[in-house]
Parts: sequence; structure tokens; C-alpha cells
Amino acid sequence: MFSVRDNKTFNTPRIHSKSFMEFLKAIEEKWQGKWEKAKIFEADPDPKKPKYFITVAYPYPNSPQHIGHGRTYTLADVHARYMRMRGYNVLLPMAFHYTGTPVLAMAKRLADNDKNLIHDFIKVYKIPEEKLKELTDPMAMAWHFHQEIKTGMKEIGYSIDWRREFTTIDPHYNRFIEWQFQKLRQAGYISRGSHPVGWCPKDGNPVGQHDTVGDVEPEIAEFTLIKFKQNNLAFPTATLRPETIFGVTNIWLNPNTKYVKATVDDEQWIVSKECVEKLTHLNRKVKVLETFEGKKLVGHYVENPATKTKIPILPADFVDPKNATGVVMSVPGHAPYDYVALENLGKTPSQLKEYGLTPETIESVKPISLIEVPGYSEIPAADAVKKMNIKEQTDPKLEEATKEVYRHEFHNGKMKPNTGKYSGLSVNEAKEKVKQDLIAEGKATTMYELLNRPVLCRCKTECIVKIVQDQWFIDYGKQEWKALAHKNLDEMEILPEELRSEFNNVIDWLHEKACARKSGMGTRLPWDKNWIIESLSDSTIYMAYYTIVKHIKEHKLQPAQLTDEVFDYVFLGIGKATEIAKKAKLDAKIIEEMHSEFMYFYPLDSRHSGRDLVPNHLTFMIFNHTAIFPEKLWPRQIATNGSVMMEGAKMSKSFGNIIPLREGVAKFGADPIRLSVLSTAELLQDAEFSPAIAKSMRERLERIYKFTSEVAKSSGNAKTSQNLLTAIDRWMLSRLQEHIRKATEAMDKLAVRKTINSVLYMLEQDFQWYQKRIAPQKEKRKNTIECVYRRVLDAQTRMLTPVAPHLCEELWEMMSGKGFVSLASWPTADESMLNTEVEENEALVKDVLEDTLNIIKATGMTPKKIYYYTACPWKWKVYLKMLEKASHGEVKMSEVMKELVAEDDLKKNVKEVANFAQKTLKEVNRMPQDRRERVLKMKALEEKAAIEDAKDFLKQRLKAQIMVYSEEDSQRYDPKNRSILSMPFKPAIYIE
RNA sequence: GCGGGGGUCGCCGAGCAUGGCCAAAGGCGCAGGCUUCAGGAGCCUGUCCUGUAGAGGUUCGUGGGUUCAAAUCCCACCCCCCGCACCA
Repeated sequence: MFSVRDNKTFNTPRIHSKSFMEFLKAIEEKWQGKWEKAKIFEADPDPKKPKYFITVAYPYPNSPQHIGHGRTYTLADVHARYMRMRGYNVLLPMAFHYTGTPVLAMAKRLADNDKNLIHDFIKVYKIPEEKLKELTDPMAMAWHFHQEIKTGMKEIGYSIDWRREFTTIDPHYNRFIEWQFQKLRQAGYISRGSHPVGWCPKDGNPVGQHDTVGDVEPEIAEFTLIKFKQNNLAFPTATLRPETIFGVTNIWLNPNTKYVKATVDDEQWIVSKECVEKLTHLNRKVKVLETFEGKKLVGHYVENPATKTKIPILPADFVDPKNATGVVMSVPGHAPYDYVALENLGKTPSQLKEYGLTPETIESVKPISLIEVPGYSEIPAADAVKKMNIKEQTDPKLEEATKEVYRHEFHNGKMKPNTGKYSGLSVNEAKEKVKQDLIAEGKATTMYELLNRPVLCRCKTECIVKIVQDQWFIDYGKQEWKALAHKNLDEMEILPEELRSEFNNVIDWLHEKACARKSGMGTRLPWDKNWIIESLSDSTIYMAYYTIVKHIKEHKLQPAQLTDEVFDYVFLGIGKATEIAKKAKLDAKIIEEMHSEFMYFYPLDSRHSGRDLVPNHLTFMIFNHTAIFPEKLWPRQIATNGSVMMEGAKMSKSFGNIIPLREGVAKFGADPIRLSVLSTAELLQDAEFSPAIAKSMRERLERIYKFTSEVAKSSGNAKTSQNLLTAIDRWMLSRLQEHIRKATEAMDKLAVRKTINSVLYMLEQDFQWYQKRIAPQKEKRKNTIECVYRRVLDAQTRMLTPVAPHLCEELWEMMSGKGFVSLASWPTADESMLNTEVEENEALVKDVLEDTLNIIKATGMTPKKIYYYTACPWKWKVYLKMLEKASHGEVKMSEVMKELVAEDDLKKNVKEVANFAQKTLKEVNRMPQDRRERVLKMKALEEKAAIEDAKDFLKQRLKAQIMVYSEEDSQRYDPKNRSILSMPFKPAIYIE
């Protein structure tokens, strides 16, 4: 970094970090106030300007936003600010998503005095304790966080048009959603049916991952219940492997838990007591007739419905009454649990007696082999059990053994001849067939159960599966709809592009999505008011609503006035405005205004969100747009970003490592926070945040501020005559163009990290080099140098504005720019200032310095005098000739020499020429073509002049006297005859 | 299982889509020096190995291959992260 202290001409008052923080606070307030007053972010249709419409997924007001959220919003804001500087009429609006149950649930937890929640509210969210009571009202809570989030967005400086703010429970918005759903229904995309869901019987609500203790996703599987019969009494054994029915040797019941005899629909079943409630939730009619312990039935016989053999009921401790029916069929040949349980039983005759079983009964139960698997014996279960050395049926290793056997049998197993018509089928095929056949014959039925149970609801109740009846779905499974979604995606820009394939997959996977629930806030389904549209379904096309909400507010329209016909006209141009207006009792002009504003801003140019919304919200947005709007109004771009890591762990409430955004802004400043969340990672990756990063960003800004204010203070003129510019000035300006080009290219792809890198680091590096280089001439050329400074700072300030708008406004004002830098134009690279020659010359100086330092390092000497000898003209001639040849194919020594010798001036010293050509050959051949071309275009470099020009600088750096000669200079001092070693781009060096 | 992303010099992290000034940017850390009343900060130098002349050697998950040339292209394998829904 440049040192202010080095600039003796400047007399800087030192700003301490603390006071710089105060300074930041002051300018944040100052500029936010000015922006608001000047209404510069309020965008209205302007036919003279191209528009750019950006939206970000609106926040959910159940907690303050933290720095992690800040990344997504900041990125969108940076995008908006950039496009504004590129001359677009940019609209960036914001709203709040009240829909759903979480706020309700949280308010309830607060009312119930949930300790963890209260702790978070007070300690993390810094909510005064006396306010908590107020927040037990869900609306008050939502409103509180809504305001909290909004204030945070203002404090960090987002360029939002707040006139368009709304919430998703505003009655006007409800009307809009009703219209949307009518449209979906008319298009045939709404369906109805029954659907199994994870369910908390206490709360009476579906549970998803976020509703469970430990955030586990309830995994629902369909078990086959095979009915083993004792006369008319059915023992429905629950299994995931119905094909093994041919190997069933017995039935297991847990002897020490409660079972019931019950009427289930039209049959009599034996199931565990716990199973009853589950069956009820699965919509079966259950009536319990009798309750008893499992041991009561041990020793009874039942009939295998597939083989008609009579098999005994035996006791087993591993049987979990809470899993499915609590009745289990035993396949000891292929199920490790059954195998071990049977062995255990055989070894405990005393226990047998207790259940009235004889050793002979057990003896007669032999494993049956029905699947053939390569690499296993007749009895795979036995193999696995032996391999893992499992002795007890309670051994947790049994879980793994089961999986192993299943994996092998499923992929490589074949049904044996004793499986009747399934003989020869793969297990994979037989499984489904057997199941279907048994069900068709009435010998089996199915039951949903959680695979990963126990799953506990946040309220600590164990979850079960419920079949929700007559659930409403949006049917994303429709092929013709998928085709439209693909079409939209194909035409859309996806940032980062890597995620496109994920979108493609999601579009293919999606099927019916339950779109309404019985509880929560939101909009009621217009045709079935018992249902409330859930949050992922009422947030798919609301970007359109931003374009009209301004008018709704302005004209104080009533929800009832927003009829479906009004929306049809506004969004789809259907009907006649005057007629519709009359019917809706509003002014036709208003409808026209809304329509034209919508048509001006739509389609959506860019949609921003976290990448976690790819498989749901973002894809739903695509689908819904294609269902409702004509193709030319489909979204144009999706930009997603990864999350923010806090010291290595994902920042999230459940980890308790969040920093609320407002706190971060207060502590480190708005611009440093903006910079921090965008500079450490590119879109796809997770970004790392830490106070240290924010602090170092702030310090960097502080240095820029200090430096700029010094330059601004000086009388320096922004203009200087071209012919006063020296090589190094031209070099700086040339480099500047390159950095502008790179930063712009990166911004166009929203590679903000790269932009910041160019503007803040790469440009800065060159700028520092420039300052070092001109240091010896500073006084003499003050005016010109300051002019270069100003040019660099002007471009840097503009390019930094989208990420650090507050500081940049301040810098801009200091440098006496006109108006707001937020509205200034983004710099464009001036091709005419690109200068390869000065860049090559400067590279030469750098190389020379580096080589010299390397020699000093290797020899350990302290130089007094350093001599440089630049290559003589004939070497350059040979070099360029060889380059020329090399650009047409590989150069061969013999060929080159032939040509070279033909030249009169080279003929004289053939030996030296050959020697030099030999040395150059490799370099010339391996040089990349674009560089060859560049060098050939420049011809020979004025090396001597270039080094001569940097003499003062080298002297200062190397603390030695510098002499520069041309190789052929007759006056040269060259005791060791080093000069002969000189090559183009590589002067010879002699150090004394 | 299906799908997506990724493995780089102590750490973080560029570069790889357009192979070649790549021993590989930058930051952090570490070591030495300077500046400073001090704290912080700043500045300079070094930080894979070897080397008393600008050099050489070995590196970019593992193993192959393509090429005059591979961190970069191709193939196989190993390892890590994320998503799979009814919920924001």
C-alpha cells in the first residue's frame, strides 16, 4: 500500500480507525439522506431510457436479517447500481413475505416461554425484554422484524425504490394471488389428490425438515403389509422386501409390548398398540376390540399366504412396536436380524419354556434360501452375521449387515426355483412384482411409515405419516408445461452458468407440489376457502406486482376493485380498458397506467436469490411465468450466490453464529460490510466472513480515502497537455485501461469478486508501482503526476461505487465531481491509451530489477556500481527474424542460419550470430503466438533509453550507482566482458 | 441412490472455458530490517529445495494418456461439500 507519510508534499492529519469509523457513520447518514431526498432510486417508466428490472427474493420477517442474507441483497444492489451507471433506468423494489406458518409458530413458542427462543431474541437479536410480550402476537412479531430488516437495508445503502413495498398478506396482494391461481387452474395446472406427509399428531400440522428436532427430513417409505392369516384374523407383517415371502419361516412379535386386535376397515387385524393411531391417520377405519401383551400369541400358528405353509409366531426383542405394524415376518436366510434372533432363541431354553415353546419347535425352523447371490453362500444372512461377528439381536451392527446383504441381493441377486413364477427374476424386478401380485390377490396392502424414525417435531412429539386427503397441487409434472419451462431456461442467462444443468434437472424432476395448507398466513384458495396458499406457491410471479403496486397505493384502490378482469387487462392486455374499468368502478386511466408501467418494466431482467432456492422457488418462478405470461415477458436472467460462512461454519440461526446485519454495519461500516460479503468468493462458492476481513476492508477504504483527499486538496489540474506525459505516465494510463476493461468484463458476469480484485488490488498494485517510479521526479513534475493521479482515482472511484457507494460519493464530492457518483457513468476503456511499447519497456525495467536482486541474493554481495549492457542492433535483427519465422512454424537452426548468413551486415561475424541464434532458438520456438505478434509489431525496443529513464529509480532501489551502456558502446566499462551475454529483453549485468 | 459443485506451494485463495514469460497473483501467518515517544499501522526483504552472477531441480487429489509443451485438454480412480420438496 502506498504510504501517506512518503508523500512529503502532503500534510495529512492522521485519522485513527476509531474516528474513521465515526467518519463512515457520518457519511453513510449524509448520503443516504441525500439519496432519499433526491429520490434518485425511484424509477418510473421513461421511454427515452432502456429499463432494467432487478428483483431479489423478498425476506421472511421472522428474524432480523444477518450478514449471510446480506450477501444476496448486496449483490442485487451492486448489480442494480452497476446497471444504473451503465445508463439503464433501473428498478430495484422490495417487499416482505409474511406467508406461512413460521411466524405463527415462533409467536406461539414465545408465548410458551421457550427458553432458547427467548435467549436468541434477547442476546442475539438484542430485543429489549419488555418488548417480548408484545411479540407473542404474530402480526406484531412480523411487523417488528419487517421494520428491522427494512431499516437494515437502508442502513447498508441499498438503492431500493421503497414506494413499491408491500407484504404478502395485503388484501390487494391476495387479490393478485387469487388471480394467479385462477389462471393456473384455467390452464389445467391445478390438480387434487391424496398425499402422504410427515405429520405431528400433537400440532396437527405437516412437518418438514425445519420443523423437526435436529432438522431431519422425514423420509417416507411405503411398506408392504403381507397378511398372514389365522383363520379370519390377519397378521399384517410390514416389510420393505415382499419378495422374501417365500423364505418366511415364522412371525415375530415383541412379547413384552402391547398389541391389539382391531377391526381395520372390513378385516380383523393384530397390530401393535402404537400402530392404531397411525392407521387412523392413513385414513383407515380402526376399532380396537381387545388389548394384550405380545407373548399371549407366541406359539400360535399362521398361514403364509404365498406358500400356504403353517408357521409359528415367535418372540423377539428387536421388534419395535413403534415401527409400522409391530408385526414382522421372519426370513432368517436373508435377513440378519431374523437369523440372529432365531439363534438367540435356540440358545435359551428357559425362555422357551416361559412362552410354552418346545426346543423342537425352534429346531424345526430352518432358514430357507430363496435368492442366489454371487459371493455368498446359501444363507447370506449367516455370512454377514459371521463376518461382522454379531451375537445379539440388539447389536447395532445388524443395521449395517442388513444393508450390506440387501445391497448385494438387490443388485446381483436372482430368485431361486422355490419362488414359483418369480424364479429367475432379479430381486430388483421380483420385489415390485410380488408386491403388486399380493395386493391384487388381496393378500397384502400397503402402509406409509417413516424410514428414519424416530423423527421428533420441535414440540418433542414423535412424528408419523399422514395421508392428507383432497390436497391441492400445482402439477409441475405436466410434460407440456415442462417443455415451456425448458424453453424459458434455454433462452435465459444463468449466473453462474454452472448451475444451468441443475435447473434442467429440477425441471425434469418436479411433479405435483402441494400448494395449500390448512394453517398459516396467506391467501385463501379462491375456489376452496378452506385452504391457504403456501409460501412457495404465492411467490412465483409477484415481480409483476411491483410494477403496479405504486398505482394501487397512489390511487388508494380497494381490493375489490382489482377484479380478475382488471388483472387480465393490466398483465395480459385482455379486454377493453373502459369496459373493465366501469365494471370495477375505477378510472380507466389508472388501468392504462398500470398496464403501460407493467409493459415498460416487464420482462424481469434479473432475478437474484441464494442458490438454495434453485430446486424450488427459482424453478417455480420459471414454470409459473411460462404458464401465465406470453413468451416475450418471461424472465431473462437468474443470478444466484452461495451462503456466507462464519469462521468456517455456515452462518445460520441454528448454529448460533449469526451477526445481524445491522450490528455488522454499526460495527464495521456499511461499505466495509458490502465489500466483505462480495470480495471473498465468486457467486458459486460460499463466502467467508470474519470480523478480521471486515476490518481489513475498512482499513483499505481508509487508505484510499486518505490518499484521495490529499490529491483532492492539492491544486493539481485534472488536465495536462499530452506532450508532458512521460513514458511512465503513459504506462500508468495504459494499465488503467486494461483494468477498466477487466473490471467491466467481470461485472457483466456479476463476477464481483473479480471486479473488486481488479479495481482494488490489481489497479492498486500498478498504481503503487507508479508512485514508486515517479517518486524521484515528484517535485519536478508535480502537475503532470497529479493529473495522472486524478485520472486513476476518477476511474477507481466510479468502479468502486456499486460496492462502496457511501465512500465513493464522498470521494466524488471531494474531487469535485458533479452530482451523485451513483448516477455517474461507468468508465470505459480508452483503446487509444493502450500502449504496448511503454508496457514492454516497463516490464523490462521490472525484469532488470528482479534479475539484479537475484544476483545480489545468490552472490551475497553488496553492490556499489551496477552496469547494464543492452543488446546491440544486430542481435535484435536476428531475434526478430527468428520470431518472424517461428510464427510460421517451428524454426530449425540450419534453415535460420542459411537466411541469416545471406544478410550482408551479419556475414561479418557468423560465429557470434550462430552462437546467439542457438541460444535464442528455444525461446523463440516456445513463445506464445500472441506475444510473438506483439513483439514483431513493436520491432526493437529502445532498451537503453528505457533503463536510462528508470536510472534514478533503480539507483534508489538498489542503493548503488547505475551505468547503462549499449553492448557496442566503445566507451563502455566492461572488465569481465559481460556485455556479450546481452540479449533482447535481457540486458547483461555486471555488478561491482 | 439420483443430481450439482469442488480438491492448487503452512492456511485462505486466484489461475484452469482461450495449454506456453506459472515456482504459479493476492491476503494471512512466519522471519529479518526500517519508521514510530508508545500502541496500532506503515514501508522494505525473505518464506518449495539447491545455488558466491541473473540458474537448475521437484510441485498444483491419485494413476494413466494427448502434445514440442499440462495446474490448465482427455480417461479412470480416490476424497470433501451441497440439494432431493410440501417447508421458508
